[in-house]
Amino acid sequence: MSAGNVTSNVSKNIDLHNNSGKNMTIKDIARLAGVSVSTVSRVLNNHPDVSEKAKESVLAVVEKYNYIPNTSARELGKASSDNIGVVVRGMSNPFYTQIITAIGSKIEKAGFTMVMQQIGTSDNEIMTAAMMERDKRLQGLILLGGKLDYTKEQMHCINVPYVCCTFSNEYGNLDKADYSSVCIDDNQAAYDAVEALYKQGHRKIAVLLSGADDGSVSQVRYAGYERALKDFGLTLDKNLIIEINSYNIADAYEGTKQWLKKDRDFTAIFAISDNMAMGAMKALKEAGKKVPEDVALIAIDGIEASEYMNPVLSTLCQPMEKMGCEAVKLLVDIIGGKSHKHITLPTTLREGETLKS
Amino acid sequence: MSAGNVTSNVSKNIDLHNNSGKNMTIKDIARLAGVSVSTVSRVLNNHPDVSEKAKESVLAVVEKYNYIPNTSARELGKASSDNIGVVVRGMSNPFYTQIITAIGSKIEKAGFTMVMQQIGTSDNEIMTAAMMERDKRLQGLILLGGKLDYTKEQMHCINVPYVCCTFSNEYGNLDKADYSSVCIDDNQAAYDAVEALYKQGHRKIAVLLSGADDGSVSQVRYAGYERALKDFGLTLDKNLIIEINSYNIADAYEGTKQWLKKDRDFTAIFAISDNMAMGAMKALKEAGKKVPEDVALIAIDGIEASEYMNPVLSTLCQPMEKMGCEAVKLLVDIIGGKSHKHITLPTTLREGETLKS
DNA sequence: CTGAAAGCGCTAACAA
DNA sequence: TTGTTAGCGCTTTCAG
Repeated sequence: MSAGNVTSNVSKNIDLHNNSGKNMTIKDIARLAGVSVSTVSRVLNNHPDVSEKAKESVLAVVEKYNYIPNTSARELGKASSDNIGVVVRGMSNPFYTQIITAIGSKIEKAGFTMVMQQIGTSDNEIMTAAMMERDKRLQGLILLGGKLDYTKEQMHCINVPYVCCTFSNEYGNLDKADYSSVCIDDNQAAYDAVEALYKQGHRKIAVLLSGADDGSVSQVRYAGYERALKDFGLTLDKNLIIEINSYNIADAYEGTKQWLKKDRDFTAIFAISDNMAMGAMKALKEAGKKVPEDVALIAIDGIEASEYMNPVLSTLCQPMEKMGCEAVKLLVDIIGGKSHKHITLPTTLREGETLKS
Repeated sequence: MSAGNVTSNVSKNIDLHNNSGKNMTIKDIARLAGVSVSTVSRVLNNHPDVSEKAKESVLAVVEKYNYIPNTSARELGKASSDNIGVVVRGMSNPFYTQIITAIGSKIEKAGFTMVMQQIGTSDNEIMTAAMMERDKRLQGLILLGGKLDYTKEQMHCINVPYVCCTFSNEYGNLDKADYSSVCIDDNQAAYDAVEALYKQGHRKIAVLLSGADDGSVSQVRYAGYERALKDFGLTLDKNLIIEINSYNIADAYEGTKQWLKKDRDFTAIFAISDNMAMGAMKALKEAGKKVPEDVALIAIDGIEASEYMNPVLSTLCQPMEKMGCEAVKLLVDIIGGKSHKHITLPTTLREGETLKS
């Protein structure tokens, strides 16, 4: 039997069994619409050279059978794409939400398509990025919240330009000319935080951090803390370091709670992140310490939640939206042929209510 | 020239240009390892029938050239998969984080692979799910935080079994036998919340919600609020409804703030979600209302953040981990041939500090 | 144990 | 404007 003749039969037949089993392919649509697969492909991709008639009949069949093309096959068949990959470290980290929104709309505006992948804190973002690059034929990559110690060897599997957003490569050996970055000066932000406390008269300033030398942003901010102490003529007291080996609010709470039991002599805490400060606040409250009357508190980040704490957290805010926009702009420029760049954005102090009593 | 003979030349050649351009394919690896593509495929997929020798040489080349297979092609080539799709509505909704973790490990344990996709609040989860089904050749789907009004027509494009997690189909027309669900009894939870307030002596109970008839969980919980009022002989007062048309903390704050200006007569607020309660608390604080002395507050959800508020939020906690596990169990059973089921899980009251004064 | 070859579903020349 | 056809990179029979 010739394909053409049985079309209506097939049509009826399939109609009855519509969606009853496996998914339709572009071939099915072509057959049912009485055109070739390339024509179907053309209308699906909005190519200009298609007759109204063909377009209509294809669309009708697509509609009727609820056809949805297979993206894998699509991506495979295409020689290139306009995809920009975004890999985000830390599922549901509130800090990234605003940045992602900014990145998304900016990518759209630039005429690219964003394909984002969120990964767990312990997953490997480089591998994820490398896979995305291949699967999605990326033109470029934005890494959100990665590590500070990438090595050239590690990044070898990435062959498209990438920009690090919210972090840089202080502890790695990457060549500045091989990647871009947008971030705040974390060391300086920590310095500013300590300075704010110092100006309020505090001399015994504890620090709540993840690790003092864990190669993460915690280490950079801790370095800023140290530098500030030195500048202000304060001596570093190991007893005033609260190290919790994570960025969790629960761990910050527990860690601070345990530390408070040691009854150290202090009047203020600098937490390296808003989230951790929130954990600390609860511990302080339970220990009967009033914030800011008994203990002043300041952090870095400026996430939305910390604005809803009672008292409102004093913190150095990162310019999240701006960061996202700059990251995209940078990447698009690089894709367009310009060279890599490194941007440092300023933070702004949110006064809040945990600083001054 | 025969391929075999030039291998070492090619190897050297490519070595020099390693990663200098496009990505390697399985063919390149095969050539460099001196085996066929099928052998490479076998070692990459841990098939048993490969000689140690072949395995080693392939792995060596893979290692050396940092080869990463193309997932799209892989998925395409495979006739089936052991993938279970999870589509999550609402990026970085803290409420889902714990559930996702539970789902992930449970899927792993069941011998399946989780492939997750997060979408924005305004995106279409059905379409996302349908595309995943095709691209990833899913065996089943878990929908996290979807809408309550799916229709049969909409779900037509999904041909694998799916389970709705944290919500059900109260406002749609789905056949109970065609899908599964795991959720709490939202109506009852709202009822319980109001009852808790009532038992504390409150008679003028305001409700903070997204919409009273928006077809979302807000509506269900509002219905529970109404039912409770009726049961307790309280009259519904439209003036005590704070409607904000979103689930945002910022909108809840702003909405409550505006509402408070009207100076309504009330002694308690039932917020339909923890997040919204957090916004309300700030508004109350700024209006000089003490919680719980002046105004009692209770919500539903039990997210981590609300435990760190000051005062700690009183709320009806959803059994997040349990929900995730049950969802997977259900789905795996269905994939295994069993029929669809609908599970309702109980909530537990977190006393907190905003209920009793 | 290994290789050749036929797809998977789609895109993109190339002809017609 | 259309259809034919050769890939995209991988998996998987089926022989050997």
